[in-house]
Amino acid sequence: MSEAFNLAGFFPYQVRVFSTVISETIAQVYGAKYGLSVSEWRTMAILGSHQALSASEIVARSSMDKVSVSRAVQSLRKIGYLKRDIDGDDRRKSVLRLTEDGQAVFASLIPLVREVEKKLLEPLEKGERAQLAQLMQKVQAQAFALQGELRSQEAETQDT
Amino acid sequence: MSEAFNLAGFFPYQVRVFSTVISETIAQVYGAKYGLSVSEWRTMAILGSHQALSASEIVARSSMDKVSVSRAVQSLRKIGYLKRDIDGDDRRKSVLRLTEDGQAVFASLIPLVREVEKKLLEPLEKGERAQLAQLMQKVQAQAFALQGELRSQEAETQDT
DNA sequence: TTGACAAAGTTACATATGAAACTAATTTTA
DNA sequence: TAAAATTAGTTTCATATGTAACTTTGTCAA
Repeated sequence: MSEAFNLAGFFPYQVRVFSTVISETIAQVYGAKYGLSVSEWRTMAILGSHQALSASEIVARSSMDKVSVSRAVQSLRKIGYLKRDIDGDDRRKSVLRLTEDGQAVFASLIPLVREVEKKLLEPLEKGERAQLAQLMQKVQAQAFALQGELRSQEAETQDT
Repeated sequence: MSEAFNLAGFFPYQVRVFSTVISETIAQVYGAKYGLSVSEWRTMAILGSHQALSASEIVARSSMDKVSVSRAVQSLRKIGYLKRDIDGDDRRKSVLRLTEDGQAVFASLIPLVREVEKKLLEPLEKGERAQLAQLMQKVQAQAFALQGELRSQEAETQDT
Protein backbone atom coordinates (compact mmCIF):
# COMPACT_ATOMS: atom_id res chain seq x y z
CA MET A 1 0.00 0.00 0.00
CA SER A 2 2.17 2.84 1.29
CA GLU A 3 4.89 2.42 -1.35
CA ALA A 4 7.76 3.19 1.02
CA PHE A 5 9.00 6.71 0.46
CA ASN A 6 12.74 6.77 0.87
CA LEU A 7 13.88 10.16 2.15
CA ALA A 8 17.55 9.39 1.64
CA GLY A 9 16.94 8.86 -2.05
CA PHE A 10 14.84 11.97 -2.48
CA PHE A 11 16.69 14.44 -4.64
CA PRO A 12 15.81 17.68 -2.82
CA TYR A 13 16.83 16.08 0.45
CA GLN A 14 20.16 14.97 -1.00
CA VAL A 15 20.80 18.45 -2.31
CA ARG A 16 20.08 20.07 1.00
CA VAL A 17 22.32 17.72 2.94
CA PHE A 18 25.04 18.25 0.36
CA SER A 19 24.71 21.99 0.55
CA THR A 20 24.69 22.04 4.32
CA VAL A 21 27.94 20.18 4.68
CA ILE A 22 29.64 22.31 2.00
CA SER A 23 28.41 25.50 3.64
CA GLU A 24 29.55 24.44 7.05
CA THR A 25 32.94 23.53 5.72
CA ILE A 26 33.58 26.83 4.01
CA ALA A 27 32.03 28.80 6.85
CA GLN A 28 34.70 27.38 9.11
CA VAL A 29 37.09 29.64 7.25
CA TYR A 30 35.31 32.97 7.27
CA GLY A 31 33.01 32.15 10.18
CA ALA A 32 35.14 30.47 12.79
CA LYS A 33 38.20 32.58 11.99
CA TYR A 34 36.67 36.00 11.49
CA GLY A 35 33.17 35.68 12.90
CA LEU A 36 31.55 36.51 9.59
CA SER A 37 28.07 35.32 8.66
CA VAL A 38 27.23 34.16 5.16
CA SER A 39 25.70 37.54 4.30
CA GLU A 40 28.68 39.40 5.64
CA TRP A 41 31.07 37.18 3.75
CA ARG A 42 29.17 37.60 0.51
CA THR A 43 28.93 41.33 0.93
CA MET A 44 32.66 41.56 1.49
CA ALA A 45 33.38 39.25 -1.40
CA ILE A 46 31.40 41.43 -3.75
CA LEU A 47 32.82 44.70 -2.51
CA GLY A 48 36.25 43.16 -2.59
CA SER A 49 36.12 43.01 -6.36
CA HIS A 50 33.75 45.87 -7.09
CA GLN A 51 34.42 48.76 -4.79
CA ALA A 52 31.78 51.46 -4.39
CA LEU A 53 28.50 49.70 -4.98
CA SER A 54 25.07 50.55 -3.65
CA ALA A 55 23.19 48.06 -1.51
CA SER A 56 20.87 47.15 -4.33
CA GLU A 57 23.79 46.47 -6.62
CA ILE A 58 25.02 44.02 -4.02
CA VAL A 59 21.56 42.47 -3.90
CA ALA A 60 21.68 42.03 -7.66
CA ARG A 61 25.01 40.24 -7.54
CA SER A 62 24.64 38.10 -4.46
CA SER A 63 21.38 36.14 -4.38
CA MET A 64 20.59 37.90 -1.15
CA ASP A 65 17.52 39.96 -0.46
CA LYS A 66 17.77 43.61 0.50
CA VAL A 67 17.11 42.92 4.16
CA SER A 68 20.07 40.58 4.44
CA VAL A 69 22.28 43.06 2.67
CA SER A 70 21.08 45.91 4.84
CA ARG A 71 21.90 43.95 7.94
CA ALA A 72 25.25 42.76 6.67
CA VAL A 73 26.16 46.36 5.86
CA GLN A 74 25.19 47.47 9.35
CA SER A 75 27.25 44.83 11.08
CA LEU A 76 30.24 45.26 8.80
CA ARG A 77 30.17 48.98 9.47
CA LYS A 78 30.00 48.32 13.17
CA ILE A 79 33.14 46.21 13.10
CA GLY A 80 34.82 48.67 10.76
CA TYR A 81 35.19 46.53 7.65
CA LEU A 82 32.94 48.67 5.52
CA LYS A 83 32.15 52.35 5.13
CA ARG A 84 29.08 53.97 3.70
CA ASP A 85 28.64 57.24 1.90
CA ILE A 86 25.54 58.68 0.35
CA ASP A 87 25.31 58.96 -3.39
CA GLY A 88 25.52 62.60 -4.43
CA ASP A 89 23.13 62.24 -7.34
CA ASP A 90 20.52 60.07 -5.66
CA ARG A 91 20.38 60.46 -1.94
CA ARG A 92 18.46 57.22 -1.49
CA LYS A 93 21.47 55.29 -2.64
CA SER A 94 24.43 54.33 -0.54
CA VAL A 95 27.97 54.06 -1.77
CA LEU A 96 29.60 51.15 -0.04
CA ARG A 97 33.27 50.34 0.18
CA LEU A 98 35.49 48.10 2.22
CA THR A 99 37.68 49.99 4.62
CA GLU A 100 41.40 49.28 4.68
CA ASP A 101 40.74 46.88 7.52
CA GLY A 102 38.02 45.21 5.53
CA GLN A 103 40.25 44.93 2.49
CA ALA A 104 43.03 43.45 4.58
CA VAL A 105 40.72 40.85 6.10
CA PHE A 106 39.26 40.02 2.73
CA ALA A 107 42.67 39.73 1.14
CA SER A 108 43.77 37.36 3.85
CA LEU A 109 40.61 35.30 3.45
CA ILE A 110 40.91 34.76 -0.28
CA PRO A 111 43.72 32.23 -0.22
CA LEU A 112 42.10 30.40 2.68
CA VAL A 113 38.73 29.95 1.03
CA ARG A 114 40.37 29.11 -2.27
CA GLU A 115 42.36 26.43 -0.53
CA VAL A 116 39.25 24.86 1.00
CA GLU A 117 37.39 25.12 -2.29
CA LYS A 118 40.26 23.34 -3.97
CA LYS A 119 40.31 20.59 -1.37
CA LEU A 120 36.58 20.13 -1.63
CA LEU A 121 36.85 19.53 -5.34
CA GLU A 122 39.98 17.43 -5.14
CA PRO A 123 38.14 14.11 -5.46
CA LEU A 124 36.83 15.20 -8.86
CA GLU A 125 38.64 15.29 -12.16
CA LYS A 126 38.72 18.58 -14.04
CA GLY A 127 35.99 17.35 -16.36
CA GLU A 128 33.84 16.17 -13.50
CA ARG A 129 33.99 19.57 -11.88
CA ALA A 130 32.74 21.21 -15.00
CA GLN A 131 30.06 18.59 -15.31
CA LEU A 132 28.89 19.03 -11.77
CA ALA A 133 28.59 22.77 -12.26
CA GLN A 134 26.75 22.23 -15.51
CA LEU A 135 24.31 19.68 -14.11
CA MET A 136 23.54 21.89 -11.14
CA GLN A 137 23.02 24.75 -13.51
CA LYS A 138 20.51 22.82 -15.58
CA VAL A 139 18.47 21.69 -12.62
CA GLN A 140 18.62 25.14 -11.11
CA ALA A 141 17.21 26.70 -14.26
CA GLN A 142 14.44 24.14 -14.26
CA ALA A 143 13.66 24.82 -10.58
CA PHE A 144 13.49 28.49 -11.34
CA ALA A 145 11.01 27.88 -14.12
CA LEU A 146 8.96 25.54 -11.92
CA GLN A 147 8.74 28.07 -9.13
CA GLY A 148 6.98 30.41 -11.47
CA GLU A 149 4.53 27.71 -12.55
CA LEU A 150 3.79 26.56 -9.03
CA ARG A 151 3.24 30.10 -7.88
CA SER A 152 0.69 30.79 -10.59
CA GLN A 153 -1.06 27.47 -9.98
CA GLU A 154 -1.38 28.45 -6.39
CA ALA A 155 -2.86 31.78 -7.37
CA GLU A 156 -5.54 30.02 -9.44
CA THR A 157 -6.40 27.61 -6.64
CA GLN A 158 -6.55 30.17 -3.88
CA ASP A 159 -9.76 30.32 -1.88
CA THR A 160 -11.63 33.60 -1.43
CA MET B 1 46.97 43.20 -6.75
CA SER B 2 43.56 42.11 -5.45
CA GLU B 3 43.15 39.29 -7.94
CA ALA B 4 39.40 39.71 -8.38
CA PHE B 5 37.53 37.16 -6.41
CA ASN B 6 34.48 36.11 -8.36
CA LEU B 7 31.69 35.11 -5.98
CA ALA B 8 29.48 33.75 -8.75
CA GLY B 9 32.19 31.28 -9.69
CA PHE B 10 32.89 30.20 -6.14
CA PHE B 11 31.81 26.61 -5.71
CA PRO B 12 30.28 26.80 -2.20
CA TYR B 13 28.28 29.82 -3.30
CA GLN B 14 26.99 28.01 -6.36
CA VAL B 15 25.98 25.05 -4.26
CA ARG B 16 24.10 27.17 -1.78
CA VAL B 17 22.19 29.05 -4.44
CA PHE B 18 21.41 25.77 -6.15
CA SER B 19 20.19 24.22 -2.91
CA THR B 20 18.10 27.22 -1.99
CA VAL B 21 16.13 27.22 -5.20
CA ILE B 22 15.57 23.45 -5.07
CA SER B 23 14.44 23.67 -1.46
CA GLU B 24 12.07 26.49 -2.14
CA THR B 25 10.59 24.65 -5.06
CA ILE B 26 9.88 21.46 -3.19
CA ALA B 27 8.75 23.33 -0.09
CA GLN B 28 6.01 24.87 -2.17
CA VAL B 29 4.44 21.44 -2.12
CA TYR B 30 4.57 20.48 1.53
CA GLY B 31 4.96 24.02 2.82
CA ALA B 32 2.52 26.14 0.91
CA LYS B 33 -0.09 23.38 0.70
CA TYR B 34 0.11 21.89 4.17
CA GLY B 35 2.07 24.43 6.18
CA LEU B 36 4.83 21.98 6.97
CA SER B 37 8.38 23.06 7.73
CA VAL B 38 11.38 21.13 6.46
CA SER B 39 11.79 19.38 9.81
CA GLU B 40 8.15 18.47 9.95
CA TRP B 41 8.18 17.16 6.42
CA ARG B 42 11.28 15.07 7.05
CA THR B 43 9.88 13.69 10.27
CA MET B 44 6.69 12.67 8.53
CA ALA B 45 8.59 11.21 5.61
CA ILE B 46 10.61 9.00 7.90
CA LEU B 47 7.69 7.92 10.03
CA GLY B 48 5.70 7.34 6.87
CA SER B 49 7.94 4.45 5.93
CA HIS B 50 9.10 3.36 9.38
CA GLN B 51 6.31 3.57 11.86
CA ALA B 52 7.08 3.53 15.58
CA LEU B 53 10.51 5.12 15.84
CA SER B 54 12.02 6.99 18.73
CA ALA B 55 13.14 10.59 18.28
CA SER B 56 16.77 9.62 18.19
CA GLU B 57 16.10 7.06 15.49
CA ILE B 58 14.62 9.87 13.46
CA VAL B 59 17.69 11.95 14.15
CA ALA B 60 19.84 9.12 12.86
CA ARG B 61 17.92 8.87 9.60
CA SER B 62 17.26 12.50 8.82
CA SER B 63 20.37 14.69 9.07
CA MET B 64 18.53 16.71 11.67
CA ASP B 65 19.72 17.40 15.17
CA LYS B 66 17.69 16.33 18.16
CA VAL B 67 16.42 19.83 18.84
CA SER B 68 14.86 20.08 15.40
CA VAL B 69 13.30 16.68 15.74
CA SER B 70 11.97 17.47 19.20
CA ARG B 71 10.33 20.59 17.88
CA ALA B 72 8.94 18.92 14.79
CA VAL B 73 7.43 16.22 16.98
CA GLN B 74 5.82 18.82 19.20
CA SER B 75 4.26 20.73 16.35
CA LEU B 76 3.13 17.60 14.51
CA ARG B 77 1.46 16.37 17.68
CA LYS B 78 -0.23 19.71 18.10
CA ILE B 79 -1.79 19.54 14.66
CA GLY B 80 -2.63 15.90 15.18
CA TYR B 81 -0.42 14.30 12.53
CA LEU B 82 1.70 12.36 14.99
CA LYS B 83 1.19 10.59 18.28
CA ARG B 84 3.72 9.76 20.94
CA ASP B 85 3.86 6.89 23.38
CA ILE B 86 6.54 6.08 25.88
CA ASP B 87 8.69 3.04 25.36
CA GLY B 88 7.81 0.37 27.91
CA ASP B 89 11.35 -0.91 28.26
CA ASP B 90 13.14 2.42 28.36
CA ARG B 91 11.01 5.22 29.63
CA ARG B 92 13.35 7.88 28.24
CA LYS B 93 12.43 6.81 24.74
CA SER B 94 9.41 7.88 22.83
CA VAL B 95 7.54 5.74 20.35
CA LEU B 96 6.41 7.96 17.53
CA ARG B 97 3.82 7.16 14.89
CA LEU B 98 1.82 9.08 12.35
CA THR B 99 -1.84 9.30 13.21
CA GLU B 100 -4.39 8.34 10.60
CA ASP B 101 -4.64 11.99 9.70
CA GLY B 102 -0.89 12.18 9.41
CA GLN B 103 -0.78 9.10 7.25
CA ALA B 104 -3.47 10.47 5.01
CA VAL B 105 -1.68 13.77 4.56
CA PHE B 106 1.60 12.02 3.92
CA ALA B 107 0.02 9.66 1.43
CA SER B 108 -1.47 12.58 -0.44
CA LEU B 109 1.87 14.38 -0.41
CA ILE B 110 3.91 11.56 -1.88
CA PRO B 111 2.66 11.81 -5.47
CA LEU B 112 2.94 15.59 -5.36
CA VAL B 113 6.54 15.71 -4.23
CA ARG B 114 7.46 12.88 -6.58
CA GLU B 115 5.96 14.86 -9.42
CA VAL B 116 8.00 17.95 -8.60
CA GLU B 117 11.13 15.88 -8.13
CA LYS B 118 10.55 14.36 -11.52
CA LYS B 119 10.05 17.74 -13.14
CA LEU B 120 13.16 19.10 -11.50
CA LEU B 121 15.22 16.34 -13.01
CA GLU B 122 13.52 16.38 -16.37
CA PRO B 123 16.27 18.40 -18.08
CA LEU B 124 18.74 15.63 -17.27
CA GLU B 125 19.22 12.29 -18.98
CA LYS B 126 19.00 9.19 -16.83
CA GLY B 127 22.77 8.89 -16.83
CA GLU B 128 23.22 12.52 -15.93
CA ARG B 129 20.99 12.13 -12.90
CA ALA B 130 23.08 9.28 -11.62
CA GLN B 131 26.20 11.27 -12.32
CA LEU B 132 24.96 14.31 -10.48
CA ALA B 133 24.12 12.21 -7.44
CA GLN B 134 27.49 10.55 -7.61
CA LEU B 135 29.46 13.77 -7.97
CA MET B 136 27.60 15.36 -5.08
CA GLN B 137 28.27 12.27 -3.05
CA LYS B 138 32.00 12.44 -3.69
CA VAL B 139 32.30 16.09 -2.77
CA GLN B 140 30.11 15.58 0.26
CA ALA B 141 32.34 12.81 1.54
CA GLN B 142 35.35 15.05 1.05
CA ALA B 143 33.64 17.92 2.88
CA PHE B 144 32.86 15.61 5.73
CA ALA B 145 36.49 14.59 5.96
CA LEU B 146 37.66 18.20 5.75
CA GLN B 147 35.37 19.29 8.54
CA GLY B 148 37.16 16.93 10.85
CA GLU B 149 40.56 18.25 9.78
CA LEU B 150 39.58 21.88 10.10
CA ARG B 151 38.09 21.29 13.51
CA SER B 152 41.26 19.70 14.83
CA GLN B 153 43.45 22.41 13.27
CA GLU B 154 41.35 24.95 15.08
CA ALA B 155 41.85 23.08 18.35
CA GLU B 156 45.64 23.24 17.88
CA THR B 157 45.62 26.93 17.06
CA GLN B 158 43.32 28.02 19.85
CA ASP B 159 44.56 30.83 22.07
CA THR B 160 44.53 30.57 25.87
C1' DT C 1 3.82 72.36 -9.18
C1' DT C 2 1.81 68.70 -7.00
C1' DG C 3 -0.03 64.24 -6.46
C1' DA C 4 0.53 59.34 -7.58
C1' DC C 5 3.74 55.93 -8.08
C1' DA C 6 8.34 53.71 -7.81
C1' DA C 7 12.88 52.83 -5.75
C1' DA C 8 16.38 52.34 -1.87
C1' DG C 9 16.85 51.08 2.50
C1' DT C 10 15.36 50.17 7.26
C1' DT C 11 12.54 48.40 10.90
C1' DA C 12 9.23 45.23 12.98
C1' DC C 13 7.44 40.91 13.32
C1' DA C 14 7.36 36.00 12.82
C1' DT C 15 9.68 31.85 12.33
C1' DA C 16 13.78 28.87 11.94
C1' DT C 17 17.90 26.89 13.68
C1' DG C 18 21.72 25.41 16.55
C1' DA C 19 24.70 25.20 20.79
C1' DA C 20 24.64 24.56 25.49
C1' DA C 21 22.46 23.73 29.75
C1' DC C 22 19.14 21.07 31.91
C1' DT C 23 15.86 17.01 33.51
C1' DA C 24 14.77 12.38 33.80
C1' DA C 25 15.83 7.64 33.13
C1' DT C 26 19.22 4.03 32.49
C1' DT C 27 23.65 1.83 32.62
C1' DT C 28 28.22 1.25 34.32
C1' DT C 29 31.52 0.86 37.77
C1' DA C 30 33.73 0.59 42.07
C1' DT D 1 24.01 -1.18 45.66
C1' DA D 2 25.26 3.80 45.53
C1' DA D 3 27.79 7.14 42.96
C1' DA D 4 29.35 8.40 38.34
C1' DA D 5 28.70 8.49 33.69
C1' DT D 6 25.64 8.09 29.67
C1' DT D 7 21.51 8.56 26.97
C1' DA D 8 16.90 10.63 25.45
C1' DG D 9 14.68 14.45 25.00
C1' DT D 10 13.40 19.38 26.30
C1' DT D 11 14.19 24.13 27.20
C1' DT D 12 16.81 28.36 26.98
C1' DC D 13 19.38 31.61 24.68
C1' DA D 14 21.47 33.65 20.77
C1' DT D 15 21.44 34.29 15.96
C1' DA D 16 19.65 33.92 11.28
C1' DT D 17 16.37 34.86 7.80
C1' DG D 18 12.31 36.26 5.26
C1' DT D 19 7.79 39.02 4.59
C1' DA D 20 5.48 43.03 5.08
C1' DA D 21 5.07 47.63 6.53
C1' DC D 22 7.28 51.93 6.66
C1' DT D 23 10.41 56.20 5.63
C1' DT D 24 12.79 58.90 2.60
C1' DT D 25 13.89 60.36 -1.86
C1' DG D 26 13.17 60.58 -6.65
C1' DT D 27 10.39 60.30 -11.11
C1' DC D 28 6.57 60.98 -14.04
C1' DA D 29 2.22 62.64 -15.65
C1' DA D 30 -1.38 66.00 -15.59
